[in-house]
Amino acid sequence: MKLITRETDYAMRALVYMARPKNSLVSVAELIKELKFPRPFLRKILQTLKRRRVLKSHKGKRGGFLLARPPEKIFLVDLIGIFQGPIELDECLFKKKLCPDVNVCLLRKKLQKIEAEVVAQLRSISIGSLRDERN
Amino acid sequence: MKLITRETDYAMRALVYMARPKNSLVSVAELIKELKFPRPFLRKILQTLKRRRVLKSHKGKRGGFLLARPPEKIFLVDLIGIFQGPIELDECLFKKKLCPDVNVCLLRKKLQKIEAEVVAQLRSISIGSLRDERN
DNA sequence: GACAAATGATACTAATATGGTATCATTATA
DNA sequence: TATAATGATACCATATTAGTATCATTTGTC
Ligand code: FES
Ligand code: FES
Repeated sequence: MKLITRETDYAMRALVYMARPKNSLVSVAELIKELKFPRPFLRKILQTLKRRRVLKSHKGKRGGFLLARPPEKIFLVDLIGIFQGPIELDECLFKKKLCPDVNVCLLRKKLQKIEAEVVAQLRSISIGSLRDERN
Repeated sequence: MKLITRETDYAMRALVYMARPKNSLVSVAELIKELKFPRPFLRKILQTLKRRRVLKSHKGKRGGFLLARPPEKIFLVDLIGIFQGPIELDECLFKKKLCPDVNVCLLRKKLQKIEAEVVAQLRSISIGSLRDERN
């Protein structure tokens, strides 16, 4: 079972790389040179991040991407939300069918608790913190 | 993102249904009558549980399945292990490639912590506890 | 002993999610 | 105006999940 997919992971690492004091434009060419990700896949990922306002972009020659906000304010949980959908560990697989009572269901309550903890932990991980502790 | 798949969920509910004081044989016919799961799918699931020693079975006419141990000793985390493989939220997606140093990686440490918490919570959920709090 | 009702074993199929490519349009700069 | 970049979008490949189908084996009942 995976908590983060490859897409999320690529996104995260690209963002860590881009989290420079200067916050200048970084092109896909530069990123893949450094990170060795498949180019078109990374392109798609960055375009998604742009659409979701995590990155800004500049088109045309000498264009590229840059962070839309400080790396301390970009959290892993945001990236998971973008690439894997919202975390809903407690979602009931039975919905309308045989589900006894969603509000009373013990299993659901337990899973909700787990989810809350996971999200809290994930919120403590920012691109900034990951960059700072890179070795 | 799902913590438990449908297979795990079906297994869990079937086990809760079977967790009766008497622990007598229950046939697939009875289970699907009560739980409305797809018959061949449930059959496969129960056979897996048998193989993994969560259930015992009795073949032939009037046969069926019964719990191999008390419901208080069957945990959700066991079922996840059987149907979804071991929980490895912290698995590195880069392995040999660009992975800097598995032992130092901050992300990995954080994910390990999350995983430990999730597993601990999951261990507190047994078939017995789920049955007792059913409404 | 024959039949029926159950599980055992196993192979196959369908649907969905994930990982990744390919192509062409648009824009900015030199 | 050529070039180097992103924008948009459609497509393809692989893995996982969900489910079916079939036949063999066992066992209780008449
Ligand atoms: S069965 Fe639906 S919330 Fe528990
Ligand atoms: S990159 Fe491999 S453990 Fe962090």
